[in-house]
Amino acid sequence: MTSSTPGAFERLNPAQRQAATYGARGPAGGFRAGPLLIVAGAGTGKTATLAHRVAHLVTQGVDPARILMLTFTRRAAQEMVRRTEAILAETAARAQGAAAARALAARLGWAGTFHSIGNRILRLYASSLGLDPAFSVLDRSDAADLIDVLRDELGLSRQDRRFPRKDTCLAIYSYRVNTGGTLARAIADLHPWAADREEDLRGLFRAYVLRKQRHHLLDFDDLLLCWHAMMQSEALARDLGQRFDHVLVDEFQDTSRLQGEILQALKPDGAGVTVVGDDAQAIYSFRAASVDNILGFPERYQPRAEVILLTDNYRSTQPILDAANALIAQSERQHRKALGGGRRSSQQPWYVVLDDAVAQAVYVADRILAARESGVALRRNAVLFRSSHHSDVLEVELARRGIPFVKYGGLRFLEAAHVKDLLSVLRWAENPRNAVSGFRVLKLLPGIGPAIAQRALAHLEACGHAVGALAAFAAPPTARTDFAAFCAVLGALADPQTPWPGQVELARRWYEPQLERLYEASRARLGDLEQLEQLSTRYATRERFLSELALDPPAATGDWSRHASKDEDYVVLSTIHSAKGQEWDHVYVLNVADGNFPSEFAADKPAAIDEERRLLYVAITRARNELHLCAPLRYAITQQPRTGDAHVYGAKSRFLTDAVLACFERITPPAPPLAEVSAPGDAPMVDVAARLSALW
DNA sequence: AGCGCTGGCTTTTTT
DNA sequence: AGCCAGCGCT
Repeated sequence: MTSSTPGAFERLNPAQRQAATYGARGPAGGFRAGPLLIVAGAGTGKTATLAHRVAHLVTQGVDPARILMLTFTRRAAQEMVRRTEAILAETAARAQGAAAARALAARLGWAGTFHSIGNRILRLYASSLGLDPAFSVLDRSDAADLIDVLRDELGLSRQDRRFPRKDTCLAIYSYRVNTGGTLARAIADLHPWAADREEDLRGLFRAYVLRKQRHHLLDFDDLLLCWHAMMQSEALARDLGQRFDHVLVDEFQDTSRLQGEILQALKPDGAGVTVVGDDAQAIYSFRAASVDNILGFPERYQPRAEVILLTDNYRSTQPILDAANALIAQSERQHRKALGGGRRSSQQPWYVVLDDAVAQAVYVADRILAARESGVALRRNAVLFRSSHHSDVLEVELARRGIPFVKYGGLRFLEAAHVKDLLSVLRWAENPRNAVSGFRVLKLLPGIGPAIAQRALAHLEACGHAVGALAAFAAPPTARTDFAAFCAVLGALADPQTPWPGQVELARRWYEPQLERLYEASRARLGDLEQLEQLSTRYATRERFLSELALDPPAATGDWSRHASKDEDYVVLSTIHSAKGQEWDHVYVLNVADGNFPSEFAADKPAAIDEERRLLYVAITRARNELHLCAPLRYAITQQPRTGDAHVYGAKSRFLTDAVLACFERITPPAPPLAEVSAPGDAPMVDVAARLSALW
């Protein structure tokens, strides 16, 4: 330890400290560090180490505004900044005073996902790139809608044989772009059955790219692609690279090849580059994540990058780590490393064999309530699952018992039709060329369908996208009044003189009657729109609101309303993907049975099976004190009508070999009494006696 | 021609 | 809860 490394760093173990302080002051006075790879196992204090590293850089004189932090989610970025601030408050404050420390922390502005940082950089350099700085960001469903329109225009949807649906097309497109491979490869990896549609898909994607360019639209991939393209210009790459002295990348195992190349171009010699990750937790190959980025990182530089391993686990009990180690030992291709140093405990994790999904839900709810009795707050419990709908039965059970919960992953607030409707109005006003939004909005008007909407958009384009000209479009007589009213609203929103505060309300006022006409349960949906309006007040401009919302939507249903009352207690329900990087005292993993876990979609692909195993590994290593793997013997099959009750008998998950099961205590809780699992509490009571007497 | 309703079918995971 | 095809109505 140097004398300039103050007290906060004594909490770190030697490996963490080495990682946090790696580098030295150069002759010119700046703090220099060659490329550094930190391989951090689950629960080994990765975030703490990174935060200490950033704090160390700052106390060594690096300007916080010249530190770029790339993380996987914006939440992770905020967490990093928060913890760095806390350490700075301790260290920098001692040397320079509290006010100076706060001023330094406030300059930590460049932290976010590759996509959100890309968004900022592209707007910054728009004029050098031939981009309109007011481009719109298409979120995934917008992009899929555009694909759908083009698929129709090209006549691909009306063919004898079925053409891949819009989401499938977009997935193939995105995978290809992110892997940098051929289209044939992308199709083969994702949807081999569509192999013979390669030429049609190519034509579709060509049209997709042209249309986006014509309308000044960038989808998620474009934020990376354009950034990547920008980095091919030596001058621009140098200019951008010189803005940052240090670049830190979190969750590096889940970055794509495209992202890896951007990083490489940003700092070709690796100066100031720190990446952190764990190949055992790579779970995003479907999104074209490339484990090669982390495995090949050291050799990419001359001399090789420094590698520091963190294996001391501070999160879990050792029996939980034993189970995790036994599981991951089955993987063939990996950096062998075992997690150690866990807290002592004589309690093994549980392997819970249950009759069916209902018994599983009852078990989890029982245990959570029992834990609360003994003082474990609800929010220290998490229930994790492979796919979003696995928690359906549990959600009903929790609601029935009045146990509050928040669910992460799965259907998002922003994907709800009514939220997209309202946002589309604002997006169209922001960028009148945004035909995706315009198309969606126009179809909301009674009497206007796809054909008329298309014509109205063509009219608008012919008028040079002047919003005022839309009113001159000859709408069909049945739609005329509503159309005129809408044009007035759009005109007001698009007028630069109209202040941003109040715009969401204006749009909502117009939209509410449409909502009531179009949706059955408009009550609940109305509440969502009010939340949206509430949220919009936190953003300074419409552009910020729209693009940040697309890039960083609220992660959980109910997330926004909770924001106000942070101390409220609730159980966390989450997909395992969304649980990454987090930890809880008690963790329940649902449906650990073959077919669900591993997913049936991974069936005959060894690489996919490996990834499923890592996914289970991620789930297990979220647990601090208690871990329950739940294995229902019987579960409802997925492909059937909602009311169907067809079941299959699930085989034991292939991951639970004898060696793994030896790390668990197997229990078979008694079946719950029938009364406990009867009708959900919200179901209306049926007064049987009254019915019977009414017959007469 | 084109709007809008109905009913059957389908959903891994996410920036 | 949405997507998509099919169909009746304007």
